[in-house]
Amino acid sequence: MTSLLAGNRAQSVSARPKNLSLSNVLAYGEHMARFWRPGSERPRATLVDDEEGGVLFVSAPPSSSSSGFGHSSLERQRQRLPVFKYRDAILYLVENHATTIIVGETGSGKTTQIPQYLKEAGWAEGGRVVACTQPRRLAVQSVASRVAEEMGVKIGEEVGYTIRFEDQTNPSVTVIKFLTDGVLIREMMDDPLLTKYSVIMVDEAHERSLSTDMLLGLLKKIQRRRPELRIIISSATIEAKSMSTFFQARKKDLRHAAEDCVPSHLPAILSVEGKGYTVEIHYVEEPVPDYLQAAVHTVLSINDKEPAGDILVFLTGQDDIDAAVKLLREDTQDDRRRTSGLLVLPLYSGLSRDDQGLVFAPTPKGKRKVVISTNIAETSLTLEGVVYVVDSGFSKQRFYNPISDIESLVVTPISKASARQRAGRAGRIRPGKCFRLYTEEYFLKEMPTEGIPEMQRSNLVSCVIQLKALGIDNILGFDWLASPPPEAMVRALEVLYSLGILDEDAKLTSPIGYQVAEIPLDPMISKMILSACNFGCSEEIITIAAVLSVQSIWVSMWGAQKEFDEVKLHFAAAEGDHITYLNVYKGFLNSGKSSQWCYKNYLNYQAMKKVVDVRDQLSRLLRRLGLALKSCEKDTQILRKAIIAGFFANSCHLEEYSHNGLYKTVRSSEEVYIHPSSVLFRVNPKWVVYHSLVSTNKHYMRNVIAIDPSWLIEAAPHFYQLRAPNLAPC
DNA sequence: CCAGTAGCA
Repeated sequence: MTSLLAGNRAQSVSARPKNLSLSNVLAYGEHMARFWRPGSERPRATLVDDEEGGVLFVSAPPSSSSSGFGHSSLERQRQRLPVFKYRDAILYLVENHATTIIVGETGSGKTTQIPQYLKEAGWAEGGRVVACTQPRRLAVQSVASRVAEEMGVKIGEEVGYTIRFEDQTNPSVTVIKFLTDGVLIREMMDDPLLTKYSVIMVDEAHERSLSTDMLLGLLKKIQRRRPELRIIISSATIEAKSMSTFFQARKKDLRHAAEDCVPSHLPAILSVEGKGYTVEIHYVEEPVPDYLQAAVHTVLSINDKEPAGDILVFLTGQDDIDAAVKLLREDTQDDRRRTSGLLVLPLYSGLSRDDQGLVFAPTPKGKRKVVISTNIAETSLTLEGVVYVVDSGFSKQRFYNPISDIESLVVTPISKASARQRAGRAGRIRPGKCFRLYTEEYFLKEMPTEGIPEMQRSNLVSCVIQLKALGIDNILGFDWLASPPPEAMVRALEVLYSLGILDEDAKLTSPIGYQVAEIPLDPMISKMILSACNFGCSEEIITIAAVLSVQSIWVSMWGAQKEFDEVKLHFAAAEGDHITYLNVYKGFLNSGKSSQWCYKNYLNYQAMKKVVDVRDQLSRLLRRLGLALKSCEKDTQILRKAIIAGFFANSCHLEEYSHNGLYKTVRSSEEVYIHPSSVLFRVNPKWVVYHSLVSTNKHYMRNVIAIDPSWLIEAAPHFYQLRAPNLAPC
């Protein structure tokens, strides 16, 4: 057990990426407190041309001593942030370049400070707005309130934010606006050129989320029509180079521009150091056969040998994590002396709010906290107090096979960028250590530098419909930051065509296609809702749509499986999960939206509140689209027909003589099973339609309804015409 | 004989 650590070779490595190499020293004046303003003389910086891409680099100026008297402590804190030294350089680059790429790790202060610098320099004057996008809602809210505090204003006035369900802005006074990148894409539907924004900063671009990639592609298009727009891309990794190449204006466009036109079409790159402490990296000498065992041993070993400090372990999923937690807690009982000081806590998104909260509680005196987490702690949540990180080298990732149209969750080796990010989590309060459960040779020679962008491993129907709604007809020719496989694009077009959302020329149909684009949900759900309006069951269907759009309304279970199943029986409907959800929602309303009631019924209260929110928004949206809200009063056949209108492609029939619940999809004869969480698990009706497939060991259908196969032909004759002979009577 | 990486509109 202890040999594992002894076998680790220690190597001192900074967890943060090195600064970009082409550096010159900025010769700075002493007047750090003064702002550089557009139109004034440029800061005395040395700018260097990169021969490869014509990229400009600005190097790190010597650190300045703040003159700081007369400032509030908040102001002094702002000046101590690493990014402060680069204020003039950033403002200069933004003034002179259409696109500026800022490479900076966590703690550099770029997210909170740069929007303020831009405002101070006048970019928010004359009714213009500085925007800053984030991939996550929580980040939008917390960054916005921090900036409002620093500026001494109330949130929703000069500084505001917009996320779904919450618009905390005031159009006449808001000058700095934080929003999710998804919201900004939605805003383009009303204002395609985003005319009110003078600068748009896209933060966390290295995460390469679906909507960030899409936004960057769209912004590049906008830039051609709005030369005065400035774009800042902020990224934690040196992927900057490919971003820079992407944003470089094409030669054709440059011909008309003067050589030294302002702004330059050559993107600028600036590197800002972070505030993280050095993290010592340890590798194993031999590959480990079982990362779960290795992780547990490493934790015990750290507890034995290393001084106080919390431990963060990265595993892949709930299964792994629960198993590891169990092992460590058992060990606590076996061997009181050694591990009695360990407080072992799981962390993943499926946990209830309360359980997630436990990991943020301060560690009791004399205890050492061990948090066993999924990727959620890599980007979404930050744990203070972590000094040791154990990195399994794996995470679960979603992959999409456009041929079979199936998404699967696969345990996948992480990238070097992720490994570095994970290690960095150990260096937030003081120098830390990271124990990698893979060899150094593997890290250096085999681990991929960057992960595969989400765009290249996803189903693209939502993407395609949004681009269509923005009037981009040539999807295959769209200038993507990373092109998705053409098969995936073709598949998305096919699916949208079969739903009647696109016509033969791949144009949005009227009114269905345009209405679907207006609804901020998966197109199959939107189609289901629109059909429900015709069937006269929209009241019920928007409830179902709302439930399907939250993670899971059931509370994640530990031991009480049997009681849980019994409670669920209360609500269970023979027709399937969707109808069951209606019963749950009704019960929730009858209870007066009580959290106690949720607790008793193994329901996630937060999730139920979100269901109510989403449902409200959908009913407002339907009213705006002039569609009727009607109830079908318990006619579950009509309800299921409306569901089928969106999900007819997901039909399956039970294999004859199947004793283990084997189904085959009608479309492609894939072998699938009903997910154990479904109320139809073990009920196994002859014909079913599922909402989604999750593919782990097997293909599991989640959210299933029982149907009559004749409804399929009725709903989608074009889709089932050729297959009709296969639809045996039931 | 049985289970959900993360996240957004």
